[in-house]
This record gives sequence, structure tokens and C-alpha cells, in this order.
Amino acid sequence: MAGEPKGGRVTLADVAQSAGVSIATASYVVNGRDGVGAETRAHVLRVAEEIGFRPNRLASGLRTGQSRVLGLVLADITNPFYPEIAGGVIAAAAEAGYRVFLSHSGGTGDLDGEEVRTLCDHQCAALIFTSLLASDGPLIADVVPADVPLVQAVRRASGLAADFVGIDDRAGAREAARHLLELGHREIAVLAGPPGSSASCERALGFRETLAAEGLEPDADRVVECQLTVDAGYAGAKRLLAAGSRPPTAVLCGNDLIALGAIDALADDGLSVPDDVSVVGYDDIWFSSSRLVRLTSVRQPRHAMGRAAVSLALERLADPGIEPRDVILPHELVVRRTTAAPRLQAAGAGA
Amino acid sequence: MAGEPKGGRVTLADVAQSAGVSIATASYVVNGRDGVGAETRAHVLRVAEEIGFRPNRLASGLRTGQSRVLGLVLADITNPFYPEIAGGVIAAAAEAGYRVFLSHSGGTGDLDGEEVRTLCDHQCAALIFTSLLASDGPLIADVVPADVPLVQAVRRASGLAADFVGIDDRAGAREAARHLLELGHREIAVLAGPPGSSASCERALGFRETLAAEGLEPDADRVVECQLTVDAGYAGAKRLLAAGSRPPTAVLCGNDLIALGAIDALADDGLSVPDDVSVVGYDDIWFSSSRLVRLTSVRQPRHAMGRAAVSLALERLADPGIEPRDVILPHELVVRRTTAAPRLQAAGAGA
DNA sequence: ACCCGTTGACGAATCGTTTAAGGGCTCTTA
DNA sequence: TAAGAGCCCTTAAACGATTCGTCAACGGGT
Repeated sequence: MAGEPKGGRVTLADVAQSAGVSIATASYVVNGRDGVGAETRAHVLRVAEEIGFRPNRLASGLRTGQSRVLGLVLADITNPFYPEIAGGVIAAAAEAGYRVFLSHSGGTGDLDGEEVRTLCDHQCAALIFTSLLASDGPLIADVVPADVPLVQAVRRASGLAADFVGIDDRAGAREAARHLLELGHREIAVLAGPPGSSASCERALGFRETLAAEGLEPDADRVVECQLTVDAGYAGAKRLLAAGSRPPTAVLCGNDLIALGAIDALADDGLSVPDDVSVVGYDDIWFSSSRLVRLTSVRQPRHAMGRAAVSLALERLADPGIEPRDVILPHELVVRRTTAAPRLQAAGAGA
Repeated sequence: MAGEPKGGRVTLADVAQSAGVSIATASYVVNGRDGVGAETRAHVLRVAEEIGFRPNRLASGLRTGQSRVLGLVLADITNPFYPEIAGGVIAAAAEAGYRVFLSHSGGTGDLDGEEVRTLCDHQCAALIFTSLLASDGPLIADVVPADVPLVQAVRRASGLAADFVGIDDRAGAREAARHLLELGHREIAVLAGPPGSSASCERALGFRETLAAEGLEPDADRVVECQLTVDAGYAGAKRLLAAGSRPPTAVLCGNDLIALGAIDALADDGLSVPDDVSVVGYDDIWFSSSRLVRLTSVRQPRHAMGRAAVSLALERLADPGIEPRDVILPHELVVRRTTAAPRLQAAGAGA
């Protein structure tokens, strides 16, 4: 009955012809613009439906310069933290009629300029970066057109005035450290994330300033920097155990993956968690709440962060003039089974 | 020095003008087509670089009808299995100069037609679905234009003649079941995935036919179907324990998330794994290899599956005529610490 | 009866790229 | 030297949608 006239897909021109109106009118109708009579509108809509019209987003994007597409750059897609952010981004984008391009910048998180450039070639309306490194700031400015809004999620690059969504990493870290102090720990090590990541820096800072306030600034071999992976956490913890004369009674970790690796390493050395050593993670990935793990960690509202990033992007798109904003979402220290008071002999040994 | 002539971005026309050639020539050059003199070519390339030309993929896509974009639909982005497939897809796509749109169809995995339609509106060159349900087949045919190649990964929909990439789920399941049999288990329960998923069905079939071959077809209350999540696995295992007069000595699970939930539930009931009950998962998500878990599971080559899906899509794009193909990748039963021989009293009780 | 404001619809230019068709050159060859 | 063959390059017409400016028709006010 109602087939496409040509071999290809149904275009606005087909709708216009079938409905006996001009292409312009058809366009106004399908876009819900006014200036079209109610009758005509209804008729065109019905015809469009009948012949199976679907707008070509390439064409409309070309004409308007607005592609209803967001670019999302994740650092490490295998870290469960990021897919959940992506979930929030995709959901919020879909609600606003946007689609999202997913990119990932390899494990280390440093940005491939060409990768981002090709993303921009598709005329993304805005770009959302999780996991920028400090050094990515200048690069990005070169690589993405000035009129494309940028949103930084989780981490921020230095020298980049762009909207940001995240949590107060330092405050979260302070709470984590204070939790250990309150349990009575005094021999506390830090398995920090890489210094290029602003979030890792803030966390490390929060850990250390809280310990320092108690006169507990840890010495150099009690602070190890490592990548944000299980393997790196394992290796880092091994290094920690090899270096100190005595193992720490607690470890503050830059994220949950490090914490997981550390727990493995401790177990390898016959140290049990939390009886011998307490471990605190950061991010509270879903895994951490499993009964097998029960990791004490600092929870980030991952899904909400993704949604907020989209809001920031769309708002800036609507009004490019506004000042860059920071959206700081609430975090929460979730205490589970990997932290406990230190053993008596260890706690009393200092005197 | 070299700035854009207009306020907007640098177009091919700008390159042509700056280089003193026609737009057509500029186009031939940037696309690496021949029929352009070596000198001219070099000159145009230099100019393009200098003034910062970047092709507008919307325009080229509109013109050619080919958008160098792949659509990827994942069921559950929080299941670590899928992001790794996505990683493979994105990597392979990038190598071929394609970008990928990421979509996810909510936890249950049933497809939202409108979601897929809007994906197609962006003129995706091909679509890759992980996690189709049986009932999605007819829907998809209605929803995506006939000239867009479809690739099914992991699962397949019934009545959809499209390329497929996955593993031999039934064979993997048979190996898992045989592993338990060889350990001496006779009281084996199954926590199967939802029947709408072809992969879950195949696995359940593989489990059951292997048990049946030993005369061990489990009775109805030893087979529970549940969604592919930790929570569902937990609930399913609870149901299992409540139903049977005696707990099984082993449980075969539809995927690792179910297995994780089951382990939690067993622990809740004071049953230890593997001493009281052995548990086998499926998928071998990265988590399962953690020392905290050490789940016996069937490994799927996730990254390779993503890459293979892209290959299938691009090959079909190049030659739409070829017959639908199945790419079956190798799987591997990975035996870890959640499976062991049954307790003596349990094993001997049957006689 | 005339003018004017309003409403509803349309024509045509435009976004940036690709590509078929064509047109000057130079060079070879008879 | 004229014709034919390449080689380079250009002209111009698409692709499918948006949108500005125009215009016909209609009704009401004077």
C-alpha cells in the first residue's frame, strides 16, 4: 500500500509529496513548529507515519550545525566505575533526544588527540570527559573546536576552564582517614593513584592532611603510587610490605581496584583483612558491596554524575555565555567488613 | 597567521581557496583518491594541515549515505561482561575509522524499538546487538532499514537471519557440568538465566543434557530460572534452598553474577563454598578471577568477540550479498576454588 | 468597497561534501 | 601537423533537512 517511491529510505520530500504539501511545511510539522494549520498538521503527521518517515540526522545536523550527539570519553572501560557513569550519560542523553559516542582512551587514561579529533569530526554537540589527566588540558584546547562545550567528570585537567561534575574527593578521603584513626590505627599506609589524576591527588592530599593533623605524616616508604588497577594495587601492596620493617595496620587506597589488589597481596603474605590490616577503598564499585568483599569505601553517585554531566553540557549549549560551573555531588563513606580496630599488640607497640 | 576565514570551522572550500584549487580537487586529495598530480596533492595537504581543516562527517555521510558510525546495543552496562565487548568493538571500529554509538536497553534486555529507531536516524552503517531476546527478532526487522547490516553477539534472536558471533554455549555448559560430575557430584542444581535469552537456553540445555546422560535429570525444584544479576542469583539460590529437602552439593549458574549472588545466599545459610556446595559460573568476568572469589567459570573471549562483531559488520557492508555467517570463538572452562569434591556423607547418602 | 493585519503555505538558498561529466593541456604517433 | 590518448583539474549537481522571505487568501474595521 504505502511503499517508498525510491529504492532508498523515506525522506521529507516523500512525505511532502504524498501529503500534497511543500517540503517546508512537512518540515515544520515534523519538528512541531507552529505556523501550520491544525488540519494540515494532522494530515502530514498521518502520512509521515504511514509511509514510515524517519528524519535523517545527518542532514538536519549538517543544516543546523547541531548534531544531537554527545561524545563521551572514558579512561578505562573495564573499571566498573565508568560504565555506570556511562549509563547515566546515555540515559540522560536519550531523554533529551541525544545519542552518545563512546570512546575510551586506553588504560592509562591519557588522551589520544587524534581520537578526540575524529570524534569532533562527527560534529558532536558537546564532549564529556571522565578521567582527564593534568597534562590533557592544553591538548584538549588545541583539539576540540572552541564552540564545543566540554564537561569534565570525576577528574579535572589543569588550565582548562570547563564545567565539572564530581564529588569532593578530598573530603571523602579525610573521612576515610578519620575512620581509621577513630578505630585506633596509627600505622597507616597509602596506596595512592597516579599523580596525573586530579582526583587521585585530592584523595592522597585528603588522606595525608588528616593523618598529619594527628602527627602521623607517613614516611616515604609508607606511601606508594600506582595505577588504578587491581594488578597495580597488588604490586603496590607488595612493595609496601617489602619496604617497611613492619607492615602497616591499615591501608588507604586510591580506588577500589587498588584495594582489591591490595587485599589479594596481603592474603598472599598471610595477612588477613581486617584482622591484621584494615583496607579502605574509594568509589564503591558494585563489586565492593558483595558479601565476598564487603569493602569499606567512599561511594560516589555514579549514575547521577553521568546525568549531571549531560545537564551541564546541554545547559551550556543553550547558553554558552555562562561561567564554568562545578557540580559537587554528595559522597558517602560506606563502612563494611574490611576495616576494624587494630590488634592490641600492634596498637600498643608504639609506646 | 593561518586563521579561519569565517567565524565557523574550516571547510573544504577554505582549503580549496587557500590552495588555489577547486573544491573537487581538494576533496580528491584529502580522500587520497588518485587523479591528482603529486605536486598539487602535496600542496593541498600542506595547506589543509596549516589552516586546520577537518572533514565534516555529517556532510560526507549525507552525501555518500555511509556514516562511518556503528551502533552498539548493550543489555546491561553494569554487567562487566558487556563493557569488555564494547571495548573490543570500539577498538576495532577505531582502527577501521569508525566511531560507535552506545545504547543500552535497560536491565531486562528487551529492546526498545524507538531507541533503535533513533539510532538508525543517525544513519549508522551497521548495528551490533549483544543480548537480543528471542522475541526481538520480528521487532528488529520492522525497526531497522533493510540495508543496514545487523550483527548479533552473544545471543541470537529467533527468526533473524543475521551474522552472529559468540561461543558454543552448550558445549561450555556441558564441560562445566561434566567437571562437577567428575568431582563426584550427584545432587546438582541449576540456576539458569531467563528463557528469552538464547545463550541462557543453550547453557541450561548443556547443563541438563549432560546430567541426563548420567541419569541425573534434576527435578523441577532443583532448576530455578532467574535474571542475570547478583540479586536475582541471591534470590534464586534462596528459593533453591527453601524448596529442596536437602541442599544440592553443587550449583550450575547461568552466569557469573548469578553465581556471585548464589555464593552470598549459601553463606547466609551457613553453607560454605566449596566445602558444602560447589558453584560454577559462566562468562568469567574479571572479578571472578580475584583471589576473593576464585570462581570456576567458563571463559568467553570478550574483547575478541567485540572485534569479530566489527569484522562481520564491515565485511557485510563491503559485500551485502554473502550468506549470514556464524563466528564461534573458543571458550575455556577455568577451574578455580569454588568447586571441589562433595563431602563424603553427602556423596555416600544416595546408596 | 478598500485597506490592512493575520494566518497558513510555499520557493529557494543553504549547510559541507562527493562524484559524474567534461574540458583544456601535453605528448605520442601516423 | 592533425588526431587520439592520457593526465589534471574544474564545473555543477546532488544528498536531505532547515529556515528566511514572500505571498495569497481571508476577515474585519472604516
